[in-house]
Amino acid sequence: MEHTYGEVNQLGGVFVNGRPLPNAIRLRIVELAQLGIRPCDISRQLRVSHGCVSKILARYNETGSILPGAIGGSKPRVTTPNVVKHIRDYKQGDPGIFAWEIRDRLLADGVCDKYNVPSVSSISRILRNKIGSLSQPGGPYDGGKQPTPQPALPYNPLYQYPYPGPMAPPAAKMSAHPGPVPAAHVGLPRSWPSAHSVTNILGIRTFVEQTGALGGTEGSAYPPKMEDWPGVNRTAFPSSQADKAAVEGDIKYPQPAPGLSSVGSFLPACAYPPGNQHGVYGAPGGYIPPGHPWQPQGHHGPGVTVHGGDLASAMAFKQPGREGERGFVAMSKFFYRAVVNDFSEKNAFNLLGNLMLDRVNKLI
DNA sequence: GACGTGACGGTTGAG
DNA sequence: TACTCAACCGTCACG
Repeated sequence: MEHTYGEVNQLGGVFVNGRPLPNAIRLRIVELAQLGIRPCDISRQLRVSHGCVSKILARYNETGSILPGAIGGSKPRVTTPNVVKHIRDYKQGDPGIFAWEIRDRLLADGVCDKYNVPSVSSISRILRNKIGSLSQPGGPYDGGKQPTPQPALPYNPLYQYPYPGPMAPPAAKMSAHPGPVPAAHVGLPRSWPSAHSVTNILGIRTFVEQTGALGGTEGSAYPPKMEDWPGVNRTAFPSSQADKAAVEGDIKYPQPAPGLSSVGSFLPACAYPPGNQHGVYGAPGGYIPPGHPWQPQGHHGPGVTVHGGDLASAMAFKQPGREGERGFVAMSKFFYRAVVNDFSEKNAFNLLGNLMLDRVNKLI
């Protein structure tokens, strides 16, 4: 159901019940907190409930991510056909094997890692329901006559493990364990530190690599619209659900007025098309409904004067061979697309863009 | 007054 | 296709 409305909280701020705050607001909360502003003041300034401010800051401190967790969906299966097959093999090789021994072997053999290894009880259930039939004619698979076939589980191998996903940081891709994210807490962002964390945004590099921009060529690395990015689809790209949730949150929430926060102030004025200057969240300037504030923002066409190609060229020209140059070139292209296509993470990219410009100025 | 926390009503998406 | 379920959300009220 598409939200074209919102509710007003006690502070006069507008929110959509059940939906996350826009990334820009989340980012602003963290920014203000890092500037030493008290949560109660942040709450009043942004007109977000203090409970929400507290929650976002707590999450940020815990995970390094400003993103909301993954909304909806189910946990990915850990008892994949491959795991079941191995369990069966272990059981066949040693009928007296204990479930906990199977679990250890799954880990030792690299079939699973500590994040997706089935629990002992799950293994016991598998042994009882699926593999116990091996020695008990009449079982569900073989009917006691044939070797146990693989069940035709509706299992999508792309959804095999929640992390590391394509959006995970490079470090996470090297290791199956991206960081101090609790194994069972699938609702937390799948990557840590998050690509959308302030630290990572400030670190810049990770995000570009995650998006594949480093290896991208102009016009071919990614579709022009974020919706067309393969990673945005949960089915094909499950680890990005948190990102998708945030994306959708931003789609449904109009972006805040540029005067609202330093998020806006990071951005060159030209980067905000007038049509995008919704005012929603109350700030010192107050709440200004821009027509219908809950109308989906949609996508804006060009009209942005930032030209990523120029930026990229300048950087590539000025700093050939310098470490990080490729990242900056690719990032500038990426940023250009982000702004031109006005996708939902724009405010994060506003910050990113200004940081880039700052870096460029230093390089020049 | 500031802040942490749980209840609540809501949304979401895989199964 | 409709439904269920379990994850998440932000607000509110309480201590």
